[in-house]
Amino acid sequence: MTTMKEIAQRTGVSVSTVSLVMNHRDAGRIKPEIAERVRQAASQLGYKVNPMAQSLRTNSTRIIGFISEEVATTPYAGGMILGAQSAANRLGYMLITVSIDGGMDEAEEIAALKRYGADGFLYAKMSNRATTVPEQLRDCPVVLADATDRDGGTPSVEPDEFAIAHDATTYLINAGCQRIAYVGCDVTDDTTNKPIVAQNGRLAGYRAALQDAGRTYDERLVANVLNNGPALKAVGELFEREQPDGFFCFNDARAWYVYECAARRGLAIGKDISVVGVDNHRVLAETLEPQLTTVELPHFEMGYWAAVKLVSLIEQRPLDDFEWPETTAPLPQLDAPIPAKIHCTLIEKNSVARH
Amino acid sequence: MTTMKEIAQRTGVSVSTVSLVMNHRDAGRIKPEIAERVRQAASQLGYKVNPMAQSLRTNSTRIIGFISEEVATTPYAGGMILGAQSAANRLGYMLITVSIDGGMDEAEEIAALKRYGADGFLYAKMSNRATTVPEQLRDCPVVLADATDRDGGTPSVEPDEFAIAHDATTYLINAGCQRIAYVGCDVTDDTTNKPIVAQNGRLAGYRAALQDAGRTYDERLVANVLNNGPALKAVGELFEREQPDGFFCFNDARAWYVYECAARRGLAIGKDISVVGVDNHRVLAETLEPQLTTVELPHFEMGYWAAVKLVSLIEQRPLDDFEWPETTAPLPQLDAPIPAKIHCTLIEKNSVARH
DNA sequence: TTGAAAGCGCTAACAA
DNA sequence: TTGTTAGCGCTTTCAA
Repeated sequence: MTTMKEIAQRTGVSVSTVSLVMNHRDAGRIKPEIAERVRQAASQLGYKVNPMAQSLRTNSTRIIGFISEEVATTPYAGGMILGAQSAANRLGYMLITVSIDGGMDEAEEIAALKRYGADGFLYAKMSNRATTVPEQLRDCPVVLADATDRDGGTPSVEPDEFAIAHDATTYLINAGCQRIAYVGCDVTDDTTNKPIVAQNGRLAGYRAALQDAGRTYDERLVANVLNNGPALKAVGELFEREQPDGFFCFNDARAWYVYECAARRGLAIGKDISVVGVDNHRVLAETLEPQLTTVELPHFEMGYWAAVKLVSLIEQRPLDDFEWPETTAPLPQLDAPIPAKIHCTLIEKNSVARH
Repeated sequence: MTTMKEIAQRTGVSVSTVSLVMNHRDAGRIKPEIAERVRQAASQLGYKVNPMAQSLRTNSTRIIGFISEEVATTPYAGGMILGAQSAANRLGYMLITVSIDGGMDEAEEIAALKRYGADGFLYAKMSNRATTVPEQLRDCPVVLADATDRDGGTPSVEPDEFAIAHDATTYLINAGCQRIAYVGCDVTDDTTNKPIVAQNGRLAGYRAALQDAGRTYDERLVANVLNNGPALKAVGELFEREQPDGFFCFNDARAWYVYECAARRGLAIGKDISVVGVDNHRVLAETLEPQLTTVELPHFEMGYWAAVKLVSLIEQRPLDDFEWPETTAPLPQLDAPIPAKIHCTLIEKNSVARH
């Protein structure tokens, strides 16, 4: 690793001069000709700044800690990490990801991250749950991803659950479905004992879309389920009782129950019934392609934008200083997604700041 | 953040003394009484070493870089990360994970990791592919995870593909199946154009288990497939042509095709036919529970052991210095996995060094 | 048995 | 316009 000292020696200047040049703080302070010589030497020697030394001096590491609770257990959460990593790279930051699934001790992990000098933190959940920011993070820059702050004080980037459901339901309406069911998620918030944010928003979007089309919402067409056997049973009953011809499913695990029930009854997807799912898990979405129509959750984008917001917080620069490129997830695109705009919202102090 | 200086002042000793004590190098050099006072002050002030300063001095960061290509696109790869993180924590290391899926530039990411001073690297793939270690990593400690080194010079931790398949097939034999099919994976190595390592090993294990039970291997019972429509079609043909009553599936995506076909033919899993899958994706395994019998891939363990091996390399200590605890993945355990021992192997210089 | 001092690579205030 | 100097928190000789 080349050091500034070596560049200084080679160029015949002092280390401070090199430092100034390498940090682009030479305008008007260093003779352009010298600056140029320094830059040349640097690139010749392949100089890269030593982040350790730099941060020892400046107390800023350009490290972002990414804390997530369900990455290992929720497939395709990876998209969110990828987005955050991508933005961090672009902005000259390093992303350090820690999972606190299972056995991991959250406090311990956060402490380690702090010891390594993280400048700020991304705190990510899955399925947009109400979340309390851990005590240790209270005095640091923090942005939530796919989560909603219980106290409303911390900015968050969330999917636009309402729009997702509205789009999906409208798609089924336009496809000519007469009896559209919603297969939702029965998971409740540990604290409030109310349905998780995503379920709330999607149910509302489903309802609104029906009403916007002049239909009446009928709760008998709604089945909120958990997993496996009981879920399969509930969906089966929905089939028998209501004979829906369209299904909007909370995620693709739920979509699978519909598939299973349809297959057992000899009904063909895309012919006898239509199914739209949200690709929380995406494996099924890929496997069932192209029978399953999908609304893609903008995981990549959420990660990306959350990281950008966090950097704006860290560097105390207004958000508008940053480009918000038309990022696209580098994940395999599904064949037949609903051609909807990306629904993703930055929420700050309880108000939507940027779409 | 408390520094050694503060401890020194409070205790009335010098920083060097504190350093010695904090690094457990005080035996016979520092009066035990003084050492004790230092330790007390340290814990009172909640002293934590500053890794930046430490590594600036020592040229060792206790950072491990985890490079993986398909984490974002393969659900439950997270288990491997979790395992590596868990081992790293235990051994006082920090894991920095970078994904090089999609748009990411591998060389760039590795360079960043090196700049941050990573002491060594974990290089992970999915489904045990033949892999060439990137040039930049040649002169660093590296361990492969769920991958096989093409050149055989780099240690790797891999699933015991043969045993996995042997177990699964034997399970089906013991369950009384007469015609056991293998639904394999048709992906080939980019370079050699041969099937990926996992496919090879599993096919061999399937074959051996049949022969061990005194049966003959019949290649008409084997369908190696890719995805979606064509896969479904191929499995459908297998059903019609051979009428198998047992299926060993390369992963749960493949298991799903069997499910779909069975459902369409009115066959019940666990009654008319038996299915065993490997939980590469696991979402399906969880969703289909408990109908699908599963051989769990030891992702967590591979990550854990790979990290341990890497640390032994970094610190140039023999592997036996480290405990190899009976680690268990903190992931939700499947309900009905095949009660098999964990199949996971450390391969070094083309020979199995540790099971 | 302990401490003083130098230095890892970098930044920043101050001097020249 | 440039260089000198001090110091971030730590480790490590070397001297006492």
